[in-house]
Amino acid sequence: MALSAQQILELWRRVLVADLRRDHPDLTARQFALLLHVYLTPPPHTVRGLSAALSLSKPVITRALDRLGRFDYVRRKRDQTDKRNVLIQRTIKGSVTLREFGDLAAEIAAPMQPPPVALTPPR
Amino acid sequence: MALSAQQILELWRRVLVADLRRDHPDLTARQFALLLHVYLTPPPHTVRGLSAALSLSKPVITRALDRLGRFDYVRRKRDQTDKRNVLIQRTIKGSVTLREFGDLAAEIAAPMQPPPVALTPPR
DNA sequence: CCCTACCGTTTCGGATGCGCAACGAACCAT
DNA sequence: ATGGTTCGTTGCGCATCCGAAACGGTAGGG
Repeated sequence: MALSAQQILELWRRVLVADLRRDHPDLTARQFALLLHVYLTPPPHTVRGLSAALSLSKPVITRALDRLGRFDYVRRKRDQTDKRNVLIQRTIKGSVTLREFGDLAAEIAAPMQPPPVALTPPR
Repeated sequence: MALSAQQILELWRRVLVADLRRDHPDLTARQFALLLHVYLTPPPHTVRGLSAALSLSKPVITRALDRLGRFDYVRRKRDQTDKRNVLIQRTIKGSVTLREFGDLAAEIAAPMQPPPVALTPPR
């Protein structure tokens, strides 16, 4: 995946702008990173583990889970083998939402020119 | 740029997670989209124009500019030919910040495998 | 049994964001 | 001049975020 910094910035811009138009809940960068992490890395996921993996404090994780849970993007479940732990589980709605975002981004990436030869066109 | 939805999600995750660790100001998705838009699309940029381009209300643009301006990521300048307008200008610091983000993302994208053949490894 | 360690949550004060509506300043046509 | 239009900003009330510290519940060693 040879992508120049310039290309990625442009891709990022288009995806963000396109995503703004959709009316799903407005997630923080942190919340979105958390959502991606839960769905793209192998379980089990605990608050402590997520806190370490994302370099975020535990309260931040707890609150992000509150919010993601309200939208049914993730679910909490007590670990029955160690009742101190909380296991974060995926949901159908969360999968669908991420899937849509991925498809949107892929559609935007597809028609983009591989190497933008001239960065600064002559004025 | 043939990127699968799966690949982009993974790329997005890694970049977001890596970006969380850096200590720059925590920008909203909207604020970051605005920042990217100002730097990647040709000027001039006005509040009204940005509002239309990003599908955000004018107050949202104004407040985002307040915040971006506080970090010196952008600057406001009255349009002298039509003093109702405000022109949004780029800054050195903003360029550097975006450049760093782009480089970070490019470094993360580089070692990623082009086609992850098996999406769900057998358990 | 305790006592300690660990886990996730909650509380507190303060900062920031939003939508909606109203606002002052600048422009423009008549 | 003057009335209407367009520009960006601000005020209001409410929701949400944050960091730091304290909290209750669970686990595990001695």
